Amino acid sequence: MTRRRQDLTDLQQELMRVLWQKGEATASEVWDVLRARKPLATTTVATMLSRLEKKGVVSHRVEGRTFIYRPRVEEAAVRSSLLDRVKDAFAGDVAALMAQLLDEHEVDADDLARVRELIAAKQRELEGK
Amino acid sequence: MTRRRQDLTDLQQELMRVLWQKGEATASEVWDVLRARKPLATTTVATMLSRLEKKGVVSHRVEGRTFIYRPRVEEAAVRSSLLDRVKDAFAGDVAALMAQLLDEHEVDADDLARVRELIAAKQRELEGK
DNA sequence: CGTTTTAAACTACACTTGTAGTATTACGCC
DNA sequence: GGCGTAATACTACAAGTGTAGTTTAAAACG
Repeated sequence: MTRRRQDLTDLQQELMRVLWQKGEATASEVWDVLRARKPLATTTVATMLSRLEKKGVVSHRVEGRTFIYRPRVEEAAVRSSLLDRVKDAFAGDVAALMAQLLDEHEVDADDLARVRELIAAKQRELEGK
Repeated sequence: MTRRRQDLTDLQQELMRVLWQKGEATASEVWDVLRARKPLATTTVATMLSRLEKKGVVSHRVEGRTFIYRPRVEEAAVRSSLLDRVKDAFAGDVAALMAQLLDEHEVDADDLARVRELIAAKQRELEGK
C-alpha cells in the first residue's frame, strides 16, 4: 500500500497518457510511442499494462490474440488526484500554490490572460451567490 | 529507483512537515505529532526517519542518546518538485492546471484577490522586458 | 542499586515498481 | 505444412515502502 489515493507513478502516467490520447492501444503501440522517450523492452510495457489492469485503471478486450487496452479512469481524475496532493503539500493554500507556480514556471502573456479571465469568472460566480 | 526526482511519498511528506515546522525534532516528537492523524508505532517513525536520512533528506545530531533530526531539503524544493509533476500531468499547460484548480477547490474571495494581484504583477513584469 | 522506561539498532515481511528474460503458442508466409 | 515472427504468460529480481517486532543498552525513578 505504498501510495494512497489511486496515484500513478511517472511511468504509469506515461503509459496512460498514450491510452488517453489514442483512446485505446495494444501493448506494442504503446511501446512504440514510449520508446522515443525511453528505451523499454516490449515485455516491460506489457507487464506494466497488465499490472495497471489489475489495479483497475485500464481494461482490455481481445482481438485475435492481441489485447487492446483502454483507460478506465479519466485523465481529469488523475490530474485531480495529483492536484490534491500538491494542495496538501501547500497546506491547502491554493493562492500560495499558484504563486509558486507563477514564479517558477514559464507562463506567457496568453496564459496570464486566460487565467485572469478564469479568475474574473470565478469572482463573478462568488458574488452571484 | 521507483521515483524519479527526489519525490517524497505521502507519509514521508508528513514526517517532513513536522520537521519543517519545528525546525528539528526527535523521533518521538515527530511520532507525537503524527499519531493524531494516523496510528503508528514509534519504531515505524524511527525507521522512516533513518531511511530518510539514508536518502539524504534529513540529518541528525546526537544529544545524550537521543537523535535530533532536522530537514536537509527545503519545503519549497519539495513543493517545487511536486509542481513539476503536476505540470507534466497537464502537459505543461499551466493555465489548464490553474483552471482545474480553481474549478475543483474551494477558493475564497481573498484567495482570488491575492492571485489576481500576483497575475497583475507578473503581467507588468512581462511587459517590462 | 534494581526495576521500569525509553532510545536506537537490527530484523522481518508483504507489496509495489521498474525492468526484463524465458516459455508457450498462434499467425502468416513461402 | 514448417518456420520465423509476434503476442501473451510466467518467472525473476533488486529497490523502496509501510509497518512493526525484538534486542540491547542507557537513563530515570524509587
